[in-house]
Amino acid sequence: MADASRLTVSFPDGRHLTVDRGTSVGAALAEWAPERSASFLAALLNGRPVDLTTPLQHDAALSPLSFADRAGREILQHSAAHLVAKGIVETIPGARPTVGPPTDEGFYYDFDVRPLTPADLDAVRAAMDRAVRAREPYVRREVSKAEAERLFAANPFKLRYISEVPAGEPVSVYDTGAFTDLCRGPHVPHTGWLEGVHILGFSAITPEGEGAVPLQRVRGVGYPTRSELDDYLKLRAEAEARDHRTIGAKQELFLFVDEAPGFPFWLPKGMIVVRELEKFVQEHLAKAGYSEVRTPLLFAQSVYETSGHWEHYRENMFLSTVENRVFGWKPMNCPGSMLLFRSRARSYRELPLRLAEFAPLHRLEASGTLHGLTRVRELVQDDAHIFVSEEQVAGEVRTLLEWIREAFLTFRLRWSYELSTRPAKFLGDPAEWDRAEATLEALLKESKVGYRVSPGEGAFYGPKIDIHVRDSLGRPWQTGTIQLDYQLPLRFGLEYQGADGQLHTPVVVHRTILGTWERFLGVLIEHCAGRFPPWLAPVQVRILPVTEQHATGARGLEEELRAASVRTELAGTEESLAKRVRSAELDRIPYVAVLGDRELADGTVSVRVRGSKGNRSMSRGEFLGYVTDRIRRREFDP
RNA sequence: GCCGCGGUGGCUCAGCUGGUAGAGCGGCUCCUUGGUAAGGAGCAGGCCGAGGGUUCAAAUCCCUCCCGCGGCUCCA
Repeated sequence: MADASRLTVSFPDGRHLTVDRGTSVGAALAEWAPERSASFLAALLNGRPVDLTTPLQHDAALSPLSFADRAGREILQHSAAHLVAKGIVETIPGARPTVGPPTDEGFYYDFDVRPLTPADLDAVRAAMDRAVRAREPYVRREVSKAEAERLFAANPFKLRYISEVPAGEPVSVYDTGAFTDLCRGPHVPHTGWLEGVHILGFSAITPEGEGAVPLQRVRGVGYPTRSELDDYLKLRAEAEARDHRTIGAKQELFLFVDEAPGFPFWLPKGMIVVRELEKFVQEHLAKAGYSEVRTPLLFAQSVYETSGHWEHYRENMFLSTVENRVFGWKPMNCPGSMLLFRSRARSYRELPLRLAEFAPLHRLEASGTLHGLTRVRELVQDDAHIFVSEEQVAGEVRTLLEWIREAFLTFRLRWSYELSTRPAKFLGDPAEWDRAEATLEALLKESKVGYRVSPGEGAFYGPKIDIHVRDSLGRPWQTGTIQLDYQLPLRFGLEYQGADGQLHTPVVVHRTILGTWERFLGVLIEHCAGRFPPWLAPVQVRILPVTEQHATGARGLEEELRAASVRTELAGTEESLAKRVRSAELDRIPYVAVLGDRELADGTVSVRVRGSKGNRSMSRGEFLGYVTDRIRRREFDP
């Protein structure tokens, strides 16, 4: 018997409830799951996100959203953005809100307003706190377009969004106290949900489009409670403490000076790590059939005209004029490899010809983009160019994807794949691009890895698969890359003689695995907080004689370790043992060997492993075997 | 490159409503020879990013430049 004043609501667990028409979503959910309903901040009504205050008019499927759900989290972030907008509008006369979406980390809101100052933010925070304490409801109103245009007459940005709402659809606005914002919604029920909202900072942004005025972006994060925010802030502070720029300076790995912005100095300890990374890659090259070459650092302009760099990359190149000729510092190794390949007749028997090159590259990166080791102007890639026949492309790329996996697993890094397709500025034939893109995508599918497609982000000469890793603050950085290139071989007129006696044009695969020593190390330092795996550690063992009387015995151990190519340091005895143990830990030394009366008497060492409290006694031979084995196997932990 | 914010001993930072520099860590010296995350004392070290300006007087206020930081844009 259907009762027009009642309707049926179904829930995710399969249960049904009959409620009065007009019952709010929140009330229905509370009836369904009273013990959990306090965590519900919005809901999905027939799959569509809605406010808890939404009245039910028809039979419906309802499922709750809480902060633990991605969609729920985004709703809270978006409500937090509104709260910031409210604070800005209340404290800065004439400020005009534009958009305030959630992001991966939190949210931002862009304003058309005079440049902000830290003092502005203090005032905004105070206004936000007041609103949170007042627990002001988010009240949805649906208004006509005309009404919306009247409400936002002073805000050209909102007027534009209103004009973009399809005809016939209602325009919704949300009132929070005296503040009204144009918004699709939904929102958390009231501002009391936002006690864990925190403004991270502000900056100017340049919106796209000509004549666009710079806007001020306020970024923040939101949590339902203060304590969850505190947990986040604690994690963030720990992440900041892993900043490779700080650790690199403290550990004396690298150095930057004002007179060479973006050009790193490798200090002795950093150089050790770079060389170890290089060895790691070299070992693979030897097994995988590569030859290493070195081509010039500078080429005359004409080479770059041939390669296309002059047209597509010149603004990123350092140029030098010598004897009235313009020379460009190479930003990539490819032109040199092309010239090398072309230098004599080539046979199909030589393919795949794998030429590796670890040469310094120079790129004129815009000053505002430089960032420690992760964005520099002089860099060395673990680069190679692989000349293949068309049929060999897939096999090579497949092998490379396997090697990338193996390499990144060694460092326990988390990485992701991105397929970048034809950009606006490109060389060659679109059909060829499509084919190359399809090849790469098929290989990604085949290797069963997740990947993202970035339309238009390919290199000007071909599509690519990029590998991204994130720094401690979650910012993504591109490291490895696999790029298919059908263009440079044509432009340089490369040919090889096939089995059929005809001349063919090879395809070139440009690829790096770790990317560049600079960026890779920057990310790796943050990943391990400077606690390098033993095989990379600049100092692998530090020997601490208990007193000066044990120094001679300690020197004997030092010699044994050094003879086994273990990087070893012998500490002095000026400081207390406890102090020296502490220093070794702070210096991130993987193994500390303490030698005193006991050890010298029975030929043992007292070994302390980085990151663990206690110490254990080993014979010298055991210790030597243990350390060299961990190093040889490139174990991640000591 | 764009916008904002910064730049003080090797490092981290205080001083910055103008009166001409401080701390901790680190370094050096001396005492202590200590058994697994800081033993004690003393000393040295800065033309306060650079250049102009305002002022009797500038680390402090103003301007320009350089470098850095956070975003934006762009890329390994």
